[in-house]
Amino acid sequence: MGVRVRFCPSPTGYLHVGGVRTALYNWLFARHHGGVAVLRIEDTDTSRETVGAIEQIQRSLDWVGLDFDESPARGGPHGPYLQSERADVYREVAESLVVDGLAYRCYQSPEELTVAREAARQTDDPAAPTRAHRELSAAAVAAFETQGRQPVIRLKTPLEGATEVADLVRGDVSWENRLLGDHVLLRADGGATYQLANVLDDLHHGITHVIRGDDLLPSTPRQVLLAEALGRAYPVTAHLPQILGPDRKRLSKRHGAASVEEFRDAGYLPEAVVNYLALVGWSYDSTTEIMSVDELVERFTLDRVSPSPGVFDHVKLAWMNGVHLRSLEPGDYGRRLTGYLVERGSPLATRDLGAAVPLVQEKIATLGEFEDFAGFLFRPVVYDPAAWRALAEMPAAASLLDAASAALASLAVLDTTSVDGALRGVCEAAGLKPRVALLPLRVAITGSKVSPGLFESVALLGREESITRLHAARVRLS
RNA sequence: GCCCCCAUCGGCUAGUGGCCUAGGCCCCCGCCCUUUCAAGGCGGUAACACGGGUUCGAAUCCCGUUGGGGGUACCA
Repeated sequence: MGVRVRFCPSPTGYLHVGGVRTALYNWLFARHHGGVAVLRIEDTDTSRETVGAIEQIQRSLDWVGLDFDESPARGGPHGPYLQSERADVYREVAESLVVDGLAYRCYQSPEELTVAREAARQTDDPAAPTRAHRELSAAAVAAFETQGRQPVIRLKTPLEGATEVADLVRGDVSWENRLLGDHVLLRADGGATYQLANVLDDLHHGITHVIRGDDLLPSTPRQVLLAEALGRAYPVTAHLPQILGPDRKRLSKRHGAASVEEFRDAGYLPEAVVNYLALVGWSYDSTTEIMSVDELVERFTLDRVSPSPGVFDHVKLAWMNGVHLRSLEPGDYGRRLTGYLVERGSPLATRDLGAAVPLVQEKIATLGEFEDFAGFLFRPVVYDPAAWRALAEMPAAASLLDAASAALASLAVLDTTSVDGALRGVCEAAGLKPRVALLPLRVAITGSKVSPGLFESVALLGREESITRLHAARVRLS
């Protein structure tokens, strides 16, 4: 059978970059091997569920282009892909494990358990409290039942030996079984825990490789043992290193882990996000960094995944986004830009941006910078305070503005080349270097000290509008 | 407390015993180009956590220490 992997988020909120990275590695692995990628929603804990989370996760995945072959939305031959629809199966399996003597009912109240745990903490058998009801007499069971206690079902974890896992990223890892404790499979309310549902679904979905964050590494032996109790083999695992925040703490929603949608909204390209994320925890060789999705699919292998955690670097992502943006063919760039502005509800969305593309493509790192950077081409100038101050403080500003107006007015043909010549002439006549003399003109035309090329901008704005702006600045000056 | 994982420049990483006077990219700092800013080009600062082994030889293997992270739930 071919490779089958799954990405199984719980619907507790948006998908942050760490989640996307996990989804990406699963997807790349599946595509690389011509296998199948499954999206499964782990919603066994309804109390933690967030409204709309499933849709939001799907939307994020769609945006980055990770098309899972089987999912709640698409269906598939191994459905359902929503754990809430398999509740009966989980319960039946748990019951049958009890019948087979591999699991048992435990009547301890959460409070009793907490107290016992605290007491056992310092002993050499801290897991003992979980086994308190492992060998209950019939009389004791009857007594608890009479009290109306609702039992949970726990797995009988072996008391001796060790459970070993040959992880594709970590190598061999092993745990002493006696320290594992008897974990809960079925809650008192009859609902399955993650430990039960996750394993049953992986088996049900025919998963061959479990690729997930290494925060789940400690739960692996329990899952292996459960699979064994069911007479099945647990899939091969690959535990990915954590993505850390700038504080070197695990990236979590609690301390501002970015949702992928934030990157979309800020004007990042999905292929840049994918490219960057692929490189946090994986590398192709010592020099290759910029890669298309197809190249990633072709090159991705788990043996090149690093075991050590990495810090998410927004600055490098922005740089990489700029690289991808610059490599776009101008027509495509224009379409993406328009698409982005439409999405954002920008008033510029309806304008013809085509001519502005060459002026901005080399400059901005995210589409989100477009309005600030090139907005002056499409609407009245807004002077940046600092820029205006620089203009105002320049003694020659007034005469330069006048000279520039005159020079543009006298041009037979107004294009980038002729504007270049005319304005350089103005600088020369004033006896100033272009970099100095062009400043007030730039501020008058663009409103900023930072802008696309001045000559190109003037050519694009046209003679009338350019002269109007020069005049306006001149008037405002006096 | 106990269990597990991790450990190369500020960040992402290459490196699987000799090719390493440790390479690439981002950031930072110079210089060049130049109509500002970017982009681009050139150059630079900067790392094998520490201590023991193993070996002719260790960033690479082993042990310990330290540091960081995760787990220890009727969350996932």
